[in-house]
Amino acid sequence: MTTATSALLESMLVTSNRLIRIAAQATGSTTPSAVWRTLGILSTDGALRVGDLAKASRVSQPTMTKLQQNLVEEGLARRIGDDSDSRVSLIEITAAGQRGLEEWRHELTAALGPLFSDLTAEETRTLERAVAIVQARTKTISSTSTNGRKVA
Amino acid sequence: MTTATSALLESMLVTSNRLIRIAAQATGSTTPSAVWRTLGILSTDGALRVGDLAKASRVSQPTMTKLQQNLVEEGLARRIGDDSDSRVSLIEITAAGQRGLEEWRHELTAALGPLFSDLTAEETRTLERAVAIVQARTKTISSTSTNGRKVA
DNA sequence: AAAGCTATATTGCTTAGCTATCTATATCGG
DNA sequence: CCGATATAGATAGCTAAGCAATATAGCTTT
Repeated sequence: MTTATSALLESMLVTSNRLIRIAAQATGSTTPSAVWRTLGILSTDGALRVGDLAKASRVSQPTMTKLQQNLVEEGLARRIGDDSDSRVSLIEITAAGQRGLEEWRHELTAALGPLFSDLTAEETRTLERAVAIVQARTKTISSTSTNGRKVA
Repeated sequence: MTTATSALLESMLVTSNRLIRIAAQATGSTTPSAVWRTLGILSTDGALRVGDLAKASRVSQPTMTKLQQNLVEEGLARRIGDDSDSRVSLIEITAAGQRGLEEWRHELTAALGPLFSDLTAEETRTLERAVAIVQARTKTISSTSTNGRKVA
């Protein structure tokens, strides 16, 4: 590993940190951001069991259990039993969750947008590719899919 | 703001989040990461007053007060009085702080390096430019520089 | 049907940050 | 020169986001 790569990694972390903090503050949102991240996954991937959701979000299972409880409490997600294994619950986004997610995306865009409104097409491409590069290297495999359902 | 930019912002946040979490776990480091971020600033910018350090690091002043106390306790930084204003203390990195910072950078590289060891030169450039783009948009201006000193 | 495995839940801790507020010191207007 | 106001930093107390260790409930296998 070159010193350059090393420095790059460090600046990526520092910059990531700032971005997150700015976003957190800018969207005066009371609901925690982990909620939206999780809803985003549910919205894209459909119903998932707690364990798989944890893997997809790259957090520990206990963290996801907690998160998912919050989601259900606030009506943003719903639990569905799994006929083939009653230890399991699939988590599914609700209509309210979808709406909330979209609202949050708007807020986020409104908050961070101004900082990035002057991006050239070329800069946008660069950022998109950078995200893809990092994503590829932080991906998780996961999936233990099941299908049986029953409302719990 | 286009929908594409909006989606980009969101994926940047999610990806940033993952990167940070992976890094935090990978370096089994007991000392909190905010410490190293702050030391990095001190190392680059020299002695700063608490308020300016907070701005440079984009955290609130109380957060920096706390952080700086930890640094001093652990001997990684030292406080220096300011002759021209006795409410002020300048914070300066110590030799031990420098050493610690360098060690941490090694750990970090060792931890995250494997994930990024296969970067092509072109990908490296892309990441570097992406970081620069984001940095430029999250920069703080700050500075209320002073010079009077006396060891406190 | 006992033994062990697996999915989720619970507990209790840590880090990292925030706002609101307090104290001490500067500074400025009369 | 003194009182009022402003500023720098410190303190208190809260929330979010995460973790590891462990408990429990339900499957599976011999």
